[in-house]
Amino acid sequence: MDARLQDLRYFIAVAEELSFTRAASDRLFISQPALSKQIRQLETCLWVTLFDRDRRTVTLTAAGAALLPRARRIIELWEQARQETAEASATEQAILTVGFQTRIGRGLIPAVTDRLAEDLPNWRLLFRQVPWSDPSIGLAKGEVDVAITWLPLPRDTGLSWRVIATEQRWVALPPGHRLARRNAIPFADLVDEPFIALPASAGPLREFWLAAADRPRPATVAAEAETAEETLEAVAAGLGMALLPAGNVEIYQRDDVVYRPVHGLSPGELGVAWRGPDRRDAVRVFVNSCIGCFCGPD
Amino acid sequence: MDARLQDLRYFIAVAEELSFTRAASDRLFISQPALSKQIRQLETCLWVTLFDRDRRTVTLTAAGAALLPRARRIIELWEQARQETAEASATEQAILTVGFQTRIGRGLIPAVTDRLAEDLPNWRLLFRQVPWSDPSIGLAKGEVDVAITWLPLPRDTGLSWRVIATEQRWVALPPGHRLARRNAIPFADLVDEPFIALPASAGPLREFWLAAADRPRPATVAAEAETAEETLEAVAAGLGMALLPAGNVEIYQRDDVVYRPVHGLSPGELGVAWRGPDRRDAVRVFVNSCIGCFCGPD
DNA sequence: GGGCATCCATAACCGCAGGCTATAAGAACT
DNA sequence: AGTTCTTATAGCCTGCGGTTATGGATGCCC
Repeated sequence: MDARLQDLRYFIAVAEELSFTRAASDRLFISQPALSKQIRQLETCLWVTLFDRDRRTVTLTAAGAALLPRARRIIELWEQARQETAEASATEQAILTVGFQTRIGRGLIPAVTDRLAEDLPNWRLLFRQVPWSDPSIGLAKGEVDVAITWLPLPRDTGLSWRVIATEQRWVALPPGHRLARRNAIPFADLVDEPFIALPASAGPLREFWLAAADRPRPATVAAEAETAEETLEAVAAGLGMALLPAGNVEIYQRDDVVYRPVHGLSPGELGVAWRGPDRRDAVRVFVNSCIGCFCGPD
Repeated sequence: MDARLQDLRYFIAVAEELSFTRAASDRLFISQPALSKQIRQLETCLWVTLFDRDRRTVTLTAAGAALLPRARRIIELWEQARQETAEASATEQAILTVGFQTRIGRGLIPAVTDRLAEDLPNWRLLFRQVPWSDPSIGLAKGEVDVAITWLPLPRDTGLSWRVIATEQRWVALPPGHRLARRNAIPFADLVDEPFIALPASAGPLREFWLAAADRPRPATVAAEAETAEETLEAVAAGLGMALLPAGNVEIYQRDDVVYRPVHGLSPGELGVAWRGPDRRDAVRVFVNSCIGCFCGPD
């Protein structure tokens, strides 16, 4: 059972005032019993108690403290959604949703934004992060219109793609690792090391970032991670190492992980993908912009 | 008037199926008229039409396309909030909300997270970005418990702080600018250039990043920006230049902006701030962790 | 072209949720 | 002990979110 957005506002008001009476009369302009009832209902809907009421004072429980910042964020996003929806309605602006998994960087976003401002003046880009567990990067479910992703994509899913950049693969190591003293590492020296892998649900990308094709025997998978941050956290903790594209080294710079180039591996290919049957102009222009960014002026 | 979260689910279902009948019977298990009525109500609540119904087919309007990804995000956050609230309730985990304005970087987050895992095992950190327009970084309104911010803070607002790092100020320029050929630039050479400023509502930080104290006459403000990305966008577009701390150069690397050190300016101070009267252990430990990260092992 | 199927809108109806007022009950302070 | 402040409970009513039944427009098929 879902709550109403209003209930979240009620909750926030009580959490900030730490008083049902004051929140009800001063901020929400409803009666105190009504507010008590709604909060109680929110609590039963979430199966937790949000406030400790000891007859005189009200305090947040751990659950309440956990919900508060998230409730604020949801309300904030809702306000934003209302506003931008009204705006889109007024200007008839269309939205192209771009999926990505790890941070893109490489100056791609501003460059593409600029190009699209010329070619598709009333389209706006909206970026949406998709977990590795969706190998179609949200394209299959229609959550995004186009996606920036590392190849390969799963086959026979009706997805089309073009390569927009090619980069050597590097490896992420904990700073104390013996191999971290080397400037560059042949992949042969890594085949017996434990690796942090993408989840199995990530499809062919899991094999690619384990470099399964270049191994004499299956990789030792020390842990699986759902996000890039999780992966690096695991690397920093010394659980294992992980491959990543050269361009991400700069993006994910941190002082508890070091990065070294690996040779003897085929490079990684960054691509732009879309649903094959989707022949909209905006999609075509977006794809061409992505390609032009790297194959053009450089 | 607020919608219910359920209405957003209804909207998403119709937007994905592009059919009221199918969405109602196959996915939502309600009657089609009920669904039509709810969508209509959502439309009147937002003052826009979300779907074009031409008697036979249903298509998204521009407003609908704008709302769709945002509605998905809100639902996603809600699911997450439910889950993490339940989790916090089960483990009695407490939450310390950390406010920030620009990206923090510098390895601070993982380092502090590690230290807190030892000293406060059942506290978790939650990060929350706050716009420049709030000079108290959300502390005043209670939106955050502690904040990582550049100094100075506004005076007489009951905020306490400690310095955790000191960095030279650099300047961001468009790559074609005549000063971009220099390796380092005396601030005296910049006083007559147009600058991108923080909004007036940002309080004393606006003056600090304009280096108002080091100018013989008031700065020329070419534009105001609400976020770091907006600032760099304006710099890339050639509207003006902007100062930033040395450590942010790496974080905000992009190929349409170049960064150069500036000499003749006092350095910027990165601080950790909290509400003076807030004497909770967790706050004290967090503050000490931040300080220790830079003044400790390095 | 007429009949049929499909799909959305409208109408009429019903039960419960969300609001109200009035009041009870516990805690702290005088 | 009495006063005051605060939350909880009880009972009531309106309106909203659901239902079924039906109408009207469009496309398809024979």
